[in-house]
Amino acid sequence: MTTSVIRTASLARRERQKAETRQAILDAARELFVTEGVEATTMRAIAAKIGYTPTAIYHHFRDKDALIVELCMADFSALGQAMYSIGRIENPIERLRAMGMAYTDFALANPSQYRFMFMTPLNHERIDAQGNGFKRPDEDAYQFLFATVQEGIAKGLYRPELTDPVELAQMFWGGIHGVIALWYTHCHDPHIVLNDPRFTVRTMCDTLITGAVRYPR
Amino acid sequence: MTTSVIRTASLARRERQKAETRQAILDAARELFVTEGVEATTMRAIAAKIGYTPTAIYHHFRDKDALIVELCMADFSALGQAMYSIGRIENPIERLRAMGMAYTDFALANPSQYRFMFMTPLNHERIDAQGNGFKRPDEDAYQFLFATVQEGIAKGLYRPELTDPVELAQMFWGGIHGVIALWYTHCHDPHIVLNDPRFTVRTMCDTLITGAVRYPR
DNA sequence: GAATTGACTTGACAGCGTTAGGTGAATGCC
DNA sequence: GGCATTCACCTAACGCTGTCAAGTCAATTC
Repeated sequence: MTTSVIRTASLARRERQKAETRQAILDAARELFVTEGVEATTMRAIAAKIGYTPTAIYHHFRDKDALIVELCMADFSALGQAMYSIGRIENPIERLRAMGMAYTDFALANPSQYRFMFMTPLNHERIDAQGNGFKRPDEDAYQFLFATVQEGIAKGLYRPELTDPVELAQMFWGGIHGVIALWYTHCHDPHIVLNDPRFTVRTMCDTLITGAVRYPR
Repeated sequence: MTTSVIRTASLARRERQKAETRQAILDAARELFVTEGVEATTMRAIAAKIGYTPTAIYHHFRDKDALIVELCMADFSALGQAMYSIGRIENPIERLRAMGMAYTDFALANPSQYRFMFMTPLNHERIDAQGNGFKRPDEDAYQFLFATVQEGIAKGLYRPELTDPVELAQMFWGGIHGVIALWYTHCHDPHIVLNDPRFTVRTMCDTLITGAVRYPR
């Protein structure tokens, strides 16, 4: 009895310590990824930041990609949360508009994460290669968008020629993503002046909706 | 007289040979960048492909970034050419639509180049850091877009609230770029099904124009 | 015919992600 | 209480990368 209590208690403590180290690695990696960039961050730098040797990280993560993917999955969940947090707006057109702005707020509030999530080539292959289950949290956000578009079609809110929810969803997502992506690639470009992406996304949403709905205004 | 002829002739041959080697490096690098990816291509691989040692490349290019930038600048010129090649369409709205499709054709015909030009973070900083003059050829394509949008505003073709050419240009560019960028990041994603980006860009152009012009239809 | 140029090579450097094998304290078991 | 085991972490190294100082050697110059 007593021994088993001690056993489980000490076992729990050991696992808690291991989890703490694991979390310390994740925290250090996150900060370095944000400040230095993902590619520029070395395993040695992450380890040094928390007072371990580089090889210690390999006891908690298979390789650097696994570390990246773990952080990225958390970001996709956060984006899904941000999407859901706008609540249930009855009109699917207005819900779409709110989703666009919530997506933009997330993208601009988490630059490093957003760039890594949607602007890093081969990123999704990397995630799938790690085989972290079959369901990815970013599907949630996409399904939310898709369902909203589909509902609008079903209710006859869009122009009659716009019948494909895949195309509409890709258009809305792409439109907003493109404005944000251009901002991130060109905001420090002295040759091309860009407006605040928040304003441009607002105009994008308004223009797309005006152009896509059956009865504008 | 004769000596100076010989001198200039041999000097010319030497320079021609050097230029040939330089071009061989560029060709080998281009092919490897396209097939293997920019990051995965090593200086050693480029050198081996043309039968030189890696250090030979450093006699023609300051470093790997300079090699990348040289190829990238050529791609920006090609994009500018593709834009100009659509010719002078009188109606600035229809010219905008044609530019969108020409841009998309270029982006889909040159995947590796496009991804490197507009989807690689820090790419423009890299170009400017190399200090290849002050004028970049990609400004041409942007100026072409900007002028077309500005002309439409001046002619009163857009809705009265759309008065900022910077915002309109960024919206059109971003909208098309976003569809292409999503295609490139997700076309091999088994979880999210996307349509042919050419169709989606067409819908994007139509919807944006319908939503932005003063008198739709 | 000696001196000079310059395209290219040799051999190395520091740093990267990663791994085989070892250490030593905490734990399990008699 | 004492031996065996576990395992989080370390030491030392591997092969790889971009890059460079110094050397080679044929073509050119004077």
